[in-house]
Amino acid sequence: MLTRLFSDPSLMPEVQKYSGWAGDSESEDSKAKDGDQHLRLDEDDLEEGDQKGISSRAHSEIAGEDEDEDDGDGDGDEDDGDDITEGDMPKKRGPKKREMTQARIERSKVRRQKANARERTRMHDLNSALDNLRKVVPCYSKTQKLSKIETLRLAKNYIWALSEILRSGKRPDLVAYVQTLCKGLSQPTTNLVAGCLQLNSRNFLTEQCQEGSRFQGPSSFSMHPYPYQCSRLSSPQCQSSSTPHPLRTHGYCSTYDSVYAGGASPEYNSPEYEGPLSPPVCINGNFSLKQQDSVSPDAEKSYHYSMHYSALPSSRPTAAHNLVFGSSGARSGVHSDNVMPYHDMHLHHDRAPMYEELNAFFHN
DNA sequence: TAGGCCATCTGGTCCT
DNA sequence: AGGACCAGATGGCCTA
Repeated sequence: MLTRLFSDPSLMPEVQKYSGWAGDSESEDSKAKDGDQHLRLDEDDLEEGDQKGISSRAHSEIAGEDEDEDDGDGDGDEDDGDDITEGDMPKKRGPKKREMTQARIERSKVRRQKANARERTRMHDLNSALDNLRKVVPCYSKTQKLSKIETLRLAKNYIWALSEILRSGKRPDLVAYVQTLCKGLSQPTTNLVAGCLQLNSRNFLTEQCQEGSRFQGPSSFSMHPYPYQCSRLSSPQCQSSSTPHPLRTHGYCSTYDSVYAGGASPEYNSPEYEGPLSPPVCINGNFSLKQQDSVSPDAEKSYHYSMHYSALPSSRPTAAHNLVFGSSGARSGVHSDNVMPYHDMHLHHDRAPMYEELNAFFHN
């Protein structure tokens, strides 16, 4: 019967109403009160002549424990009250409700606590999986993580972009590539991704209007009127910044460059990354964690100011990669609103398997 | 202060 | 029956 009740969509509002009422018990005290609430539900139902709203939880909680609970009140709950009418009172259905004894309350409490613990670990597992995903999407910041939803969106776009590359066998257009990655992302995340990819704003602005994007990415990007320089501390490719900016020393370089630029083969012993390498964890082979774990806070900070990147083609002047990203840009006039703290941004250039495959395409 | 994001608790449902 | 999964509710934290 209960199954039928809950399979009937028309009854769900009632169910939700009651479950909502019985919910929100946080403390031990309130948890203990749950039983009382369920009992009250039943009583109310009796008064209303409608038991369909009784949560199955309430029933199972009460009825289910009747069988093994020896709390003294359990002699024959006779006939489930089927078709019993009491004057104008409605029929009673379902098992009789039992008073929540202290023992039952305790058992219920323990059961709930175990379920909560399981749920916590389940969510922790889910979050750690999400963290792993964050590390293999194009941009990764240790301190300012992408939100869950943005991580999933970016991952989806990334997969799609890579699939498209493999399918077409062509080197994608930078703008189209970025547009694809940023499709459906929030403005801050778009800034982050675009920043990671060192998209030149002018190219972006002009090309996005002209190009029938191969990837059919989003056609509207608001640009941030602030140039972010790729000024890697020790890389000549990224030292061209002449514009003072608090972030200028927080270099980041283009994933796109390292992936798609002709002749750019992955190098793992870049000036910024000289630590021992771990085997790739996945296709992107993120090996940053291992190092992060072993560095002092200062070293870690310094490490985060640098990039995990493979050498850019030396012929590519970074000055041409100045970035102008932003959300409401001219409207807000605040340049750092939607900008990642690039100093801790990690790029994923440690993706030898993928890069080799992609380079094979581009060098043929 | 509002809104976004997150962790946690909770009850319902499904599956083994 | 118990666990996994899910979604709603709630409160905390952070940022614009």
